[in-house]
Amino acid sequence: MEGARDAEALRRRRGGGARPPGRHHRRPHRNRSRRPVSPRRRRAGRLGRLRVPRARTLRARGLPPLGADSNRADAPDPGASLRGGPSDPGRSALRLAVAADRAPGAARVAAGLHPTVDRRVARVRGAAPGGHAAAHRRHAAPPRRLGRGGGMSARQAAPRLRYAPSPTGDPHVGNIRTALWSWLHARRYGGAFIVRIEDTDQARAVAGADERILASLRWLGLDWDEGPDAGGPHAPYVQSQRLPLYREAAERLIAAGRAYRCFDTPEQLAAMRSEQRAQGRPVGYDGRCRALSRESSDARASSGEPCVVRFRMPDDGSTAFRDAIRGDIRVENATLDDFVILKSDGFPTYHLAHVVDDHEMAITHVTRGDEWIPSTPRHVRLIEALGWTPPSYVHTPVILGPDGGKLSKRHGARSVLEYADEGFLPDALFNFLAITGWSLDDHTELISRDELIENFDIADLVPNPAVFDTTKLEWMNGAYLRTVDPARLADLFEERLAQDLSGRAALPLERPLVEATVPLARERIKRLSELAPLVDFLFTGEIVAPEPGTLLGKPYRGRRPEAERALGACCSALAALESWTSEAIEGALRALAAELDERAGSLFMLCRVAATGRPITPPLFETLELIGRERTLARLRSAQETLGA
RNA sequence: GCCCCCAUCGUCCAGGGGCCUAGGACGCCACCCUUUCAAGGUGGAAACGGGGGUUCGAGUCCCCCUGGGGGCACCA
Repeated sequence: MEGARDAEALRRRRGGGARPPGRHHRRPHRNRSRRPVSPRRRRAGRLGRLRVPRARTLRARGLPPLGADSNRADAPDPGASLRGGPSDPGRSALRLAVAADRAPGAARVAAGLHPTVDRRVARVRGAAPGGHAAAHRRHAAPPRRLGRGGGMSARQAAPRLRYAPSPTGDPHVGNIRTALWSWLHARRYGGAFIVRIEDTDQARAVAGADERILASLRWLGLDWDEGPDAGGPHAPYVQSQRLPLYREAAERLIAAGRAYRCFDTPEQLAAMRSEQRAQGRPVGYDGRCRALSRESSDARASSGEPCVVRFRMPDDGSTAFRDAIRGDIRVENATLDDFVILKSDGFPTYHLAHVVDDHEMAITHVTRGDEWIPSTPRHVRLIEALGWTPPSYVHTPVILGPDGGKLSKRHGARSVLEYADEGFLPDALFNFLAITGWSLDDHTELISRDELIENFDIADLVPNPAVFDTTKLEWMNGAYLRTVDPARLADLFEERLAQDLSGRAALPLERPLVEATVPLARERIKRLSELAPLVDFLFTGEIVAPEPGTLLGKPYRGRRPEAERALGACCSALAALESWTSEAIEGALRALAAELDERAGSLFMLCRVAATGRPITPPLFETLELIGRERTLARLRSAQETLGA
């Protein structure tokens, strides 16, 4: 994979080998010799407490997490069937401790607050002969593909993760980051990555959006095993083509008394809400249609009266679920109202549709933005009522704009396709997205896809939201640009230049010239879009003649005649050159500067502006060589005339 | 209003109670290199939000506060 090569090359370039000492990859040795050991410290230490192992450690050993079944007050453990494998959170142990305060007994034990648990921890720790070092995930990483090595828990089936966008526009970077992480996790464990289009909102659907979603995925190099175009065992992968499934589920729930029809009009509901708000009461459906008899409900429905179907939430108790990166989360059922699962147009809501599809498609890890956390208890309850088993939940943190608010157009960057247009490389964006919210260790920034696949686990994501740091992305893109294979880079340059220079340069571009610009330009741009403004004068016939003021610049300000003469001398010297190479040009110009008793830099700048039209360019001599003798002389003479006029 | 989530340099990450005098990266500043601009090199400034606990010892565990974000649709 190209990305792998690039990152490796990058690393070498920065001065490292296999265990590279490059700037971004090695932590400098800290000088510890000066550290005084306080008496206090000496006294302390040695007997650290037994720790509750974290997910990474347990996972690395193929062990199930602690406290798996600990905090369900009144319902079967939602995540039970899918836990015990790689996705399981160690942070849950921490979270359990929180729960321990509210829930008695079991939770307290699971939280590691009970001696028996400490012993269990001790046993777990003792089980690894290597101790700390072996426990470190970098050394104990399970084999990448389950099928081959089997070092991972054999009980764990291959994971199936999905990206389920709704076709309302181009995928946002935050959104695609979740897809990317899901893809990475699936690839790491030899599972499947699935794409499913969630188009149950007819009003918000945007024509062509699904194709752009797939294009975004492709551009980033995220391939899918099953999807709307690829098909698969659970086809179709478009929700609007799966309506009977949802309807059937809704009817089953009605028949079982777990859901009911609701005939309230939107106006009635709005009135109810505003009244609730006015009275300072919790806002939510009050369940007034619960009381409808089955007979009248059926009759009204078959008479064609519009209605929705609502799920009947339990009135009391609480619902808990485990989030793979946050641990266990519990919500009082009283704070959740009876929500709509089937709309009056016959389409399901997200709640019903995703629950049905994720079950039917055997999704093991439900990955989605963390704005879904508050409604996850509804999903758990819905799944339970349907008689199914909940998946693992992974709520990914959001991406914020520089001001800490939602990322929007206002901040410049938004959709994946726009980044492509701006000249970012897919590998760079991929790398950047992958490590905002996750890290390999305390010093690796540049990391290839393959390395990511070998080390990524979705449960290791950080729980906190991240500000999208465009500046760092640009740095990273520049770093990638500087290391991609020159021939490949020439392809990228040619494509981009042809696009940006269309109408200004003859197409196709001269390939040798494009190739020659690669070493000159690659260290000077961060994005492909900066290329044309930097080197357009190499490809266009004419340049805009610089103003005298620009031409003179600082060195020749107020010395217009001298500048004019210098330019003339340059022309003669360059015209006399035997060979038109950067070395010969440099020799001639340096000699001329000495002869004219000018600072070399001053003369160079004069030539630079005269030949290119601008004060910032790639190195002068190489640039003149590429411009060619004829065009160089012509431009120099024209500049000379400008000054003489 | 009710509920949920989050909290280490400006920003992104390290940090599994003593190896923390809190590490890396981007950005910033200085210097070096230098024909401009970059790239590169060296060095520097820069953080545990506050208060209580637990502990011999807390950035790390618990609680409260504060701050930020999100949810409470026939949207996802």
